[in-house]
Amino acid sequence: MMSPLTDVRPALFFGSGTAVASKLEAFTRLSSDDRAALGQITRNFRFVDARRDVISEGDQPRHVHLVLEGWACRYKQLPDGKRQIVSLFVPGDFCDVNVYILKTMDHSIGAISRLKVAMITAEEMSALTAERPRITQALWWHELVTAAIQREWTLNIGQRSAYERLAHLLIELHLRLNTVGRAHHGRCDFPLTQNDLADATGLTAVHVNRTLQELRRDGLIELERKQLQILDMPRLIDAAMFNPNYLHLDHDGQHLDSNE
Amino acid sequence: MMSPLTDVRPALFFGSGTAVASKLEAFTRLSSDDRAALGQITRNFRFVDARRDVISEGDQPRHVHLVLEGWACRYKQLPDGKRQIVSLFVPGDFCDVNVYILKTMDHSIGAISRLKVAMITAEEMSALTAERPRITQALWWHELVTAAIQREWTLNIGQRSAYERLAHLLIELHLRLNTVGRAHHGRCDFPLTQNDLADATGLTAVHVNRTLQELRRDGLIELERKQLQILDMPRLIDAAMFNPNYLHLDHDGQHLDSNE
DNA sequence: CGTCTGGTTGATACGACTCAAATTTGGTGG
DNA sequence: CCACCAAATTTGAGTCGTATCAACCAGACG
Repeated sequence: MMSPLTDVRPALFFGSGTAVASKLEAFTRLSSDDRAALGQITRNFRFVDARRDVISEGDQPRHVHLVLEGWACRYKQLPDGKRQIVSLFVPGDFCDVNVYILKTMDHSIGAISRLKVAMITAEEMSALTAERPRITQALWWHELVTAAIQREWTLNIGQRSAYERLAHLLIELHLRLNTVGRAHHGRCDFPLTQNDLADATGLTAVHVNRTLQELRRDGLIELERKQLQILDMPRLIDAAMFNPNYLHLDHDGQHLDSNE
Repeated sequence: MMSPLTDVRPALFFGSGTAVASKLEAFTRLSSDDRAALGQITRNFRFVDARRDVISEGDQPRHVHLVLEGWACRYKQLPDGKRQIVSLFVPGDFCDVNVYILKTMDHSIGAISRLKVAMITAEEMSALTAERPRITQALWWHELVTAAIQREWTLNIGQRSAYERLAHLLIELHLRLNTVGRAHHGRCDFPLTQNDLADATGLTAVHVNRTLQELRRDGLIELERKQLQILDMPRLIDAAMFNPNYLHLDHDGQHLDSNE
């Protein structure tokens, strides 16, 4: 199933279903039936223009969304107009398995860049989990990792300086993109504006600007034209006090493999 | 099943199993069988002294923990010694349904006050979910609300001022305690030190101290001897820009009731 | 070519941090 | 019941990181 070519850009080669599969395979091996089932679930999709909401605070959630292409964010807004991006979604990310249990959305999901999202019904989800235990496990893992990322963001905003905070975010995104085959040689798409970065890190856009300049001056990154290049990962990791353990990318699932 | 007395202090009256039931019943009605099942799962417990870890970062998670009495926190520590409390647990809260899927803990759970925690095995959890669909639904709700709280904390730390931030935290905790029958007439136990509050809000203890004094001066709260008294809830809610929607306490589950 | 969005720069202000010490509280043992 | 100690709270003075406000610039787009 693996060719030299897929090793370079598997996502392009297999089409848009692959980001999810890549992501879930960071946890556990999937059979070709599993992968086919993911392909099935992905057939009902739509496009959302950049800067538009996929779903808004107060709406009733009807589907699980799955990002196929592009970036999205979860954000919350305060009555005084302040806005916090509380999470980012890259290809392969689910937005809340099981949301439809809740009556209303307590936050909005917005497209950062033009977005291709699958819309999955509750019925499709329960069919999937009923028939494919491997995927069910992997979805649980996905939810646990999502929660862990949210906690790391709390730590990031609560305790790290602006410099460390931005460094940390850049590394995290690079790593997440890497696991779905969207980053190579320290380089990846990076559609966030400095304004988005500000909203995600709890800083102002002006300060983000100056801090990015510092990161560039220190030879750690390049960032322009929506492309991020990490120049010195070890030093960046050090500067950010980055510990990848919270992403649980160490194939945890394998200790459950013996059961099947 | 309800007597005038239980209306005042149900937790004391029914014993320690009740906090969970109260919490889950904020989402859906439970049958007496459901409640009995929760009682079963609660039989294996232990005590943890204040300021000790229940489980530490790096450990392998073996049980789901359920707080029966006392308060606990989830925290993460940075190599430079900084510490962030990323969540708080009060009676009735589960610490990560399904953690045992992961190989290692990416954070620690520590006791704030002396703690009584139930230890639930993976087998007990799957037996419970297999037999009690109502509880399974309610556990999903619990997980979604936990995630929503984490997002709200991100917003809180990222966008609110020290004054708003503390006000917000006090309201949230009061409300959560209220749903498990641990708050009455604006009053509740509050075992957090100012140091804990600092670690939870991303402020320093000195600044927490001064900010609490402001809240007192403004006639919004009293806080001493580990007791919190909210004096003017409407004004406090206003000051904190508090919107309770993220706690999903509006009995969302009832729109699923018709299925059974 | 004008307009717009996103990025950059400079000057100034302020909220929260730091450091250091004093005071109060709560628990413990004589 | 009081003396003692450690932990928690409070106070003061000085500093710093980040915010604010206001221009200005560059490239993308219609």
